[in-house]
Amino acid sequence: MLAIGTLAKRTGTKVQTIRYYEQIGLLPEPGRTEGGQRRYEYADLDRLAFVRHARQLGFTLEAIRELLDLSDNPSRSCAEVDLIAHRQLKEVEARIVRLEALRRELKRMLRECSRDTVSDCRVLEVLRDHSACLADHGTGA
Amino acid sequence: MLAIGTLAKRTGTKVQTIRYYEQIGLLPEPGRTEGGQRRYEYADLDRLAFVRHARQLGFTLEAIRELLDLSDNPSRSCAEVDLIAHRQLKEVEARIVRLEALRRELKRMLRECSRDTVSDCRVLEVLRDHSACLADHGTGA
DNA sequence: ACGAAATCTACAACCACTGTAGCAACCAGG
DNA sequence: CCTGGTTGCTACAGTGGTTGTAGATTTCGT
Repeated sequence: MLAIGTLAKRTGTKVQTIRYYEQIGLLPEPGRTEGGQRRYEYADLDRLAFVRHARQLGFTLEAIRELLDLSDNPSRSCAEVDLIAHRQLKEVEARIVRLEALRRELKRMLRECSRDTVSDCRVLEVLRDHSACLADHGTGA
Repeated sequence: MLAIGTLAKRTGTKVQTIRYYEQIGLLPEPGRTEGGQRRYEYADLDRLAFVRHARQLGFTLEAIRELLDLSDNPSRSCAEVDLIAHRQLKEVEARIVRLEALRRELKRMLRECSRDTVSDCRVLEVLRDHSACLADHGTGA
């Protein structure tokens, strides 16, 4: 039987975050002490560790919910799990491509910025005039 | 004199976003028609384009506010601008490093997932057991 | 039995928007 | 000049994924 703070420490999660996960139905409602405090089983620790690890891998809570559903129904096809992970990989790769374009552009801006005052600043100039941009960074983050 | 919708179209911004920028003081309050509609100068178009471009490069609105302040005071040192851009570059590079670790881990998971049912699924196994992770992906996004 | 630490609920704030409802204004065609 | 479709207005709520706060209660070690 674990208190919420213990669970938090062992998984590197904030206490409020655990309560939030419970609230949105990602973690089951645990038992309570007579005084009303949550007491967790070790299975809850595993489940939370799963969630945190998936979050670290960039999965959204919605994707994690799907993964947990699949995990709770072990007879279903691995292909569904594979699909979710694959989708996630594509998203990660797309983000990398975009960030690399940003890095190129920022580096170029900085390389060319060697003047003394803001009025000659290449960085601001590039920001003012998109057409001075080499990188084809799209919209969104 | 430009209506808000025109400004939106020319900069690829949602109308609400422009009003939001005004609300948080990133754009100046424009003049109004007798009926109360916003009418913009071309200078506002430039300023908004600057903001949007900087956003595309991943700068936070706070950083953009700083850049705009510097831009409004052309006698100040370019070094300050340089610092902000440099900070941004570091952040982008840190994000890339993390995302590349995630990509490695996701690829590895997918490579090893070739079973039929969820009970044998390598993806879920890796998610359940962090120690099976090769990549040293840290916390946070 | 005492006091410090942890936990409780309920709610607000964060970032950077995006969407909604219900109304008013604007502009082009007839 | 009138009409009606488009655009704009304000005010507010919602998104995702937490994090922080206030004020009360409970638990645990000594």
